[in-house]
Amino acid sequence: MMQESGTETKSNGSAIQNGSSGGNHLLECGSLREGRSNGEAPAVDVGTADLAHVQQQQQALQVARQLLLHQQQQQQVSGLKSPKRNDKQPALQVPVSVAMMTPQVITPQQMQQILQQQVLSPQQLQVLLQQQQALMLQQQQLQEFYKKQQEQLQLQLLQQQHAGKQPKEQQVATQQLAFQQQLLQMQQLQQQHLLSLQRQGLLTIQPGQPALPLQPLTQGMIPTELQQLWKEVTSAHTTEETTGNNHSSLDLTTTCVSSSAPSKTSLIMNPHASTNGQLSVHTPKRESLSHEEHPHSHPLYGHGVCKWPGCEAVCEDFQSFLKHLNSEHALDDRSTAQCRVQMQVVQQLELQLAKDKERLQAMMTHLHVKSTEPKTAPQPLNLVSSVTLSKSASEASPQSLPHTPTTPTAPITPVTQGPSVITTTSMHTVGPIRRRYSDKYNVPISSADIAQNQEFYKNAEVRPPFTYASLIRQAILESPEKQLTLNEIYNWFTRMFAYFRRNAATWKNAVRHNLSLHKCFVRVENVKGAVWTVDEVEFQKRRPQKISGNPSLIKNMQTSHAYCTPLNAALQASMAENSIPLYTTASMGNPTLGNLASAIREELNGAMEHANSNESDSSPGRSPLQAVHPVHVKEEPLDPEEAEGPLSLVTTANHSPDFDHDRDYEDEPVNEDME
DNA sequence: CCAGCCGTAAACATGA
DNA sequence: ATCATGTTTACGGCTG
Repeated sequence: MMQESGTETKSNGSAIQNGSSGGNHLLECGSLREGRSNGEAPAVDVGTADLAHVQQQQQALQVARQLLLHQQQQQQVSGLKSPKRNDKQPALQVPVSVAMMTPQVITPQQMQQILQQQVLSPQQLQVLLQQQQALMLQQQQLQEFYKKQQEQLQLQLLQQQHAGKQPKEQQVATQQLAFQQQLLQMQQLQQQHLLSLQRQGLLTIQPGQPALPLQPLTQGMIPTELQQLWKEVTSAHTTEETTGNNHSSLDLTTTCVSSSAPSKTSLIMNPHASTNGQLSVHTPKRESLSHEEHPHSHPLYGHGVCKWPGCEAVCEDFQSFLKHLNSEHALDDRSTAQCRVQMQVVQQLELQLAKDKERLQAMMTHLHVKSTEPKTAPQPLNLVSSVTLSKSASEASPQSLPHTPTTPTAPITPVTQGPSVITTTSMHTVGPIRRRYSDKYNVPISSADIAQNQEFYKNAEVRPPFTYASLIRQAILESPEKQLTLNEIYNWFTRMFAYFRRNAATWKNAVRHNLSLHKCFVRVENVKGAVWTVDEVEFQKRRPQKISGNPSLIKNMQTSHAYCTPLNAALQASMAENSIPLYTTASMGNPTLGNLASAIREELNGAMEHANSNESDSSPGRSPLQAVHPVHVKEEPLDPEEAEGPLSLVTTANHSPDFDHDRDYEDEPVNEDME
């Protein structure tokens, strides 16, 4: 091609230019680089706690992965890890108890920064997003539960009222105890919820989302009020014990309730209650007397252990727990203080959460609006079916969520398989991963990840961890004709990645640069102008370099060089030999990991092809994968090319239209263009 | 430390 | 003259 000979030409002209441009370059590099300053946050000032938080997530990911690996491989994994990025994780692991008490909060900005830095892999992010959705559900459940609690509370009080004959002292005591427990329960629930939210580091509020129980609960629990509450509770307690004064307990209730009442309240004082301290819950179901017994589940009790912060005393049964609760966590200064602390923590978290929610909402709104902005109508490659992809991805996510909320890696449950397989497959052809952001051996991000996070990349301005070359190739291969004009490539970029909706000059230049630079991109003159195609052979040629560090692997491949041989075995062996544990695991059945395996295999094929560069098997545009493919368990095609013909649908499915105009086609199942 | 890859910037050429 | 498209060179960062 031109490039080959072009290198020597134009040396004189550029020599001069370079003299000056070089100088400029130095200056500008030193000062500011727009692309970076936007995308990759400056020296992130995320607090240690934040980091720890993120790293906890990462750790969970790692742990989950490792669980799936052979021991030997585990060791290799850690050995392979880039010491820079990952080695701090263990040290920063935060014990849950600490995490609970530490108001660690990540602001949306920080989150974005983290995202930009690829501290979290897209996969992890996806999982996080999914978890948020699960949390939504959880919130609703909490709300329900909260209502129930209130009903029960009311019920108890009513019962006491009716049984007004019992000695006042006893009545008051019971009432107070009940109240205490309710309070604790609510508090604990709230806290748990918040913590879980907070641990996610993210919280999305969907437009339609109701304003959740959080508010009523929280707003009634301002530290000062709490203090007051406890004061009164304590005094009531004492008074009651000594004098049996009914009114103190009334005051207590009143205080508690009224403190929360002014703000939004689901709880208010029932006027009639003044005589006996009855609580009235202003909920629709207020009047309904459900006779549900208090379940033996207590927020402070679980798995035979007292969950009072810092306690963890073992209680064999619920009764003993109650005993323990009343004896060890009675109304004393200590408990009060602990409770106060807890409340403050919760309150802080809530405040922060509210803020972050708002920001996040604004961000999302902003992005969405942006996305709807008319873009230069790109020639619809095979966008039609893309819808399918996005849809499936979003549908699948909630389901997978509950399964492994904290283990990003494992999230791959068969459930998600259906749709995501398609998605995954297609994108997964993206190929090389930008090592800069994620070492594939460390944090394997495959196209599968992209596919799964397609929506994410479309809407979040996060730089995709793929090289320009890979992306360009992907764009071209996704097109029906396997060829695109430069402008169409641009459009693909902007369509698929929010990140590329900014700094157009920069990345467009990079695209052009890559097109020209890499032999794998072939310019074909056309009637209308010129289009770009991919020379797959060339593309594969350059890939082996990535695994060049694994000579044994290549060797292994050469040895087993019949592609059709049980590749699984060969792969696994070689992988084991070359510290690529994930692939092995992947090929063993984990769907998601399977995708990774595919990605890897693709790379391996590249390597193989490189090693046996003149092998007859490899015809242009067709990687050895084809041969390999059948051998592999029900794995999706690695390459789009493989998907040609009947499989083209699969490939196509991947293209998701994104945010804009393309949406209209969303319901179209497939793209008939493909043939 | 070195080589290679990658991204970025920029100069320049060419054609519409 | 302007813009889109291509080509080429240079340089810094990262990784193995």
